[in-house]
Amino acid sequence: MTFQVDTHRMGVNIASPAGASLAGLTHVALSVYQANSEVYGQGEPAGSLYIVEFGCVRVGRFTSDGRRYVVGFCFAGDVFGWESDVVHDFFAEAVEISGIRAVRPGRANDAPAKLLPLMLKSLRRFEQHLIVLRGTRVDERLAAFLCQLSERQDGESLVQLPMPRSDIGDYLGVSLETVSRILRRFKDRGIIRTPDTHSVEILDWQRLQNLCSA
Amino acid sequence: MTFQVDTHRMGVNIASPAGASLAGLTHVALSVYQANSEVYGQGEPAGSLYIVEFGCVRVGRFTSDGRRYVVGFCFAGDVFGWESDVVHDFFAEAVEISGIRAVRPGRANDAPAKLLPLMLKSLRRFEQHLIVLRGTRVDERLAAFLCQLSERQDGESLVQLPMPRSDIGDYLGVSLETVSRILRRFKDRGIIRTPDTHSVEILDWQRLQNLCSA
DNA sequence: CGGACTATTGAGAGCTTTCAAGTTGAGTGG
DNA sequence: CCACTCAACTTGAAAGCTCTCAATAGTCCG
Repeated sequence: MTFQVDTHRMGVNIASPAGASLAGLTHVALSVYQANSEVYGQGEPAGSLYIVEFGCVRVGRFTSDGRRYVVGFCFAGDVFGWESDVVHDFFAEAVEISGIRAVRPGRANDAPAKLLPLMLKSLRRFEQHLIVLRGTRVDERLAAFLCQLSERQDGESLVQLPMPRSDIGDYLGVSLETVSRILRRFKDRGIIRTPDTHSVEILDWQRLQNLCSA
Repeated sequence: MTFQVDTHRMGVNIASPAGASLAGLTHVALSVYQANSEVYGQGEPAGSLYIVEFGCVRVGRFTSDGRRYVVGFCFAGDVFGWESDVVHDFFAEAVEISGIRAVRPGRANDAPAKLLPLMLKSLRRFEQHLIVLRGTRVDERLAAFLCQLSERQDGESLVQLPMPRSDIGDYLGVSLETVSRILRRFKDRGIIRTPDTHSVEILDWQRLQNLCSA
């Protein structure tokens, strides 16, 4: 079986130290996940790290009352899986067809030295999420989300949104309807354009960043 | 980047107490900070870690439009100030009179190995804040905040709140007036009692945790 | 061409914010 | 010890947002 590699997206983070660092300390196995398939489930035993080769992964969690929230999206070059102890407190699912390498940290002495920068990168993602969620109004949150997404996609004005609105809502802490409404408001104000449901073109960086105010 | 490490719970695990980890890689100097004095400012050069001996520290940040947000509170045993950049993106201030040790990471080869578990702890702390902020309604956020604070204070029912309402509001992403109002609502429902402004006694754990639903 | 899923849009209800008083409490000087 | 002063906290009312529920449109498959 063969699969098509989306080299367009791989370019995004290929320059990051992720690949090089991991080479020194891992046994690697590449798997391809179909859209909406599970990488690991909430409650399953943990132990590996995962690095995204291409595609997009959502990491999230269900609350005791059944609501869902998404703590992050991972694109090519991003590492996930350390948000857990012995058991996964979170789930991870492919948003679209994605290639993911499972990584077992080796016993080598220099393993921590190689993991450290990767973890710092993950901390950065968490920090950015905090900044997004801290926005009082939803348009701030969505604006910050779009800016960060663009930043992670080489600063392109045409931002890919592979995930459904419900994922975005669960990431931003608002309802999916509100996500849709705010996007419309941005469109009406000429800040963005939506060629299709899963892409957003940023037309007015100035006003978008004014909304972020991070 | 700044984050906090919850070493409070590490005391349980004799195998890797925080003190020992830090002892291996630090030069230590104790300073006492008066209430509302600055440990470091946003924009200042970074380079040290700090461990709280006693008191309480708030770590936060100002947005470009002048609003403030608080990313965390540090109590005795917590570590903060671990900057990945050359410059502090955050500020740190003593909430009340506090004793703080400045820690310079050494050049030893095993430094990364000692820092790694601390970073993992910091990831956990970030997750907790995310969980708090993700709550849609404010009573969820405040309930989660009180539960986590109690957990960090040996599970006592009488929780100390050394920080002003404005700090809590900036941490939870709501106005200080709303913090006050929600506290009143909890009091009226018999969930908590407030012996004085800076302490809260949890009377009904069941209902408080139902509100969290994390 | 259906059928199922996702996205958009609308209307009323419920919450939170902002602005603006009051009230309490800690610290200071008489 | 008491009154004064300032800052923090509480409370109220109106305005603005977001949520929920519900209906309509759009899209991707078979």
